[in-house]
Amino acid sequence: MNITMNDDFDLKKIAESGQCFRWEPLGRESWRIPFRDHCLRAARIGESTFELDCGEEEYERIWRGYFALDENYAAIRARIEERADPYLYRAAEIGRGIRILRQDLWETLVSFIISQNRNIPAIRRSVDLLCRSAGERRTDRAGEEYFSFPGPAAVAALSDGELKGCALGYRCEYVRAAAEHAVAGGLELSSFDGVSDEEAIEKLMRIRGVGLKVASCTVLFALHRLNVFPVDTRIRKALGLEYPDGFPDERYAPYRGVYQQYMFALGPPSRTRS
DNA sequence: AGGCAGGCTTTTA
DNA sequence: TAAAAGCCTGCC
Repeated sequence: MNITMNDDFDLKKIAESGQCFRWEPLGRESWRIPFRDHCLRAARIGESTFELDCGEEEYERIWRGYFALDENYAAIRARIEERADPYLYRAAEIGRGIRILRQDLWETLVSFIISQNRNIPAIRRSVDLLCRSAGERRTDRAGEEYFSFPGPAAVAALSDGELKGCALGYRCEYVRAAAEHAVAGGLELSSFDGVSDEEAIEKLMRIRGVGLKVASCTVLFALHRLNVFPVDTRIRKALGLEYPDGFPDERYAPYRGVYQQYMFALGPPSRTRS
C-alpha cells in the first residue's frame, strides 16, 4: 500500500538518527525495517508518498504506531522560536523529518547497553552479530533474508564465548544481566503503566550496566516518553556551549526528548563549530 | 551524602 | 592515538 505523509517523515534521517540500529538500506530511498515479529520494506516514491509492502490491516495494527504517525511534529518544531533560541532552531531544521519511533522495549534496552562508549557504526555491528548469533533467520516479503532480534531467553542461552563473539567487550555481563532480568518478567510493558518517567528510569537502572543515559534512551525510544532528555557526551558538550545556564526544561516540556534528538542530529560539536 | 578518577573491550576516524 | 549515544568501583 501507499501512504502520503505531510508531517515530518524522513526515513533517511530516522535511519541515521541513532535511535534505531537495525534498519537496513535497500536502495537510495528504501529500507528494510524489522520490528518484533514483523518486517516492513518502506520506500519513498514521491515528495510525500511512501510505498509500504504491507496491507491496510497490518499498517493500522503495527506500523502507524511504530512510526508514531499520530504526533504532529510540525507543531512540536513550531514551539522553537528562531529569535529566542537560534541554536535549537537550526538543530530542528537539520533534524526536520526525524520522528521518535515506538520501538521494542527489550531490543531498545539491549541496543543502548551495547551503545555505551561506542560510536554508531560499532553499535550496528554488535547488534547485527547478536542477531546472527541468537536471532532467527527469516525472509521478508520480497524473499530476502534477514535476522530477527533475539528474545531474552535466546540471549540468556548464549555461552560466554558466543556473547563475546558479538564484540561486546565488557558489556557482555550487562547484556546477560538484562536478559536474565527480562526472562524473570522485569520488562513487561504493563509494569510501566501509570509509572512516571523518573520511576521508569529508576526501574531500568536497577539492572546492572544500565545507568541514567541508557535508561533514559530506553524510556524515550521504547516507552515513548517524549519528555525524557538523555544526556550523552555529545549532548553534554552542546549543553555546555549553548546552554551555560542549563537547558530550559519548562519551556520545552513535554517534548524535551524530541529537541534532544534534534541536537544530537547536529553531529559532534567539532563538526558544527561555525 | 555526593563527586571524581580510573578502568573497562573494541572499533572508528 | 583519541574518542566513541557510559557504567561500575573505590576513594575522598
